[in-house]
Amino acid sequence: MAPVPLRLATWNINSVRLRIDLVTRFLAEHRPDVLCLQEIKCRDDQFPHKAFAAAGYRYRAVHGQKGYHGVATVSRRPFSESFRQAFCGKDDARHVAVTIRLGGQQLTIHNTYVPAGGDIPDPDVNEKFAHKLAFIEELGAFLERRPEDAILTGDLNVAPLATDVWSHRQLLRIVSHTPAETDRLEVLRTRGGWTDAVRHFVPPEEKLYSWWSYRARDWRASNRGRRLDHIWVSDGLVPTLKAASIVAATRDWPRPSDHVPVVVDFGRPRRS
DNA sequence: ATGGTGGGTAGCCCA
Repeated sequence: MAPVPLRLATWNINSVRLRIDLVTRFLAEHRPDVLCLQEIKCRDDQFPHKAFAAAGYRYRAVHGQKGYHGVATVSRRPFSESFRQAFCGKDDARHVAVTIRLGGQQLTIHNTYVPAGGDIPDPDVNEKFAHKLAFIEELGAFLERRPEDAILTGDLNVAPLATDVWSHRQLLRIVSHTPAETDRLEVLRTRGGWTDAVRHFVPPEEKLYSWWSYRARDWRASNRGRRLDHIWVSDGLVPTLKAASIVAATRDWPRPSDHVPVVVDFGRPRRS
């Protein structure tokens, strides 16, 4: 069978320098065409370019920062344009976009790291939570102004559905699953005309996670996960969706990230 | 109800 035209993966790596061997293993085993990384936690000049080049990922757009945050998109296929967008008047490294060709059309991939939001889910007493809510609103407004086919991916730090957390009832007041966040993300999703590519294949009754805390004795046994990492596609791309998966196996690799990769396969665009 | 474990980095910041 011919390979799909595009395989896209997203992974919050929690330090790309510390975990470069896990990344290259993932690239070798799953061969995504494009990998979007978040929390690279290094400056642009510290990014491990050589390891990606050796793995065949010639094209790289890095938006790094010392110590915190940082995103990078690496690709085996050429991308023509890349830019970084700032949000909320901060110079946090939380976004990088690249434009690639899928079939005959141009496609912009927005790799995004939404603020985690701190512990207290009250914007009046917790500036980090206020920042998170404002960031989601500003991201939505920014994406609405962009007409081309697009993918919104990354660590959105929100588990939107009741089945995106291990206990809906117990997490309603925990940052990442509060109505203030899930409502805003849903507004962004519907106004922007986005489809959740993973939920396109997995029914909403089924529990699905992409993150498990480090603070569990046995992450698999307790299984208190959340689905924080997403791949969303604009309307024009929905007919090209072929498959989606979450690579939970990486959570058992040595010195793992607390997040695992999310992968989506795209087929050839339908003729119109 | 609490604290539990990981990053980056040199003081505690953050997830």
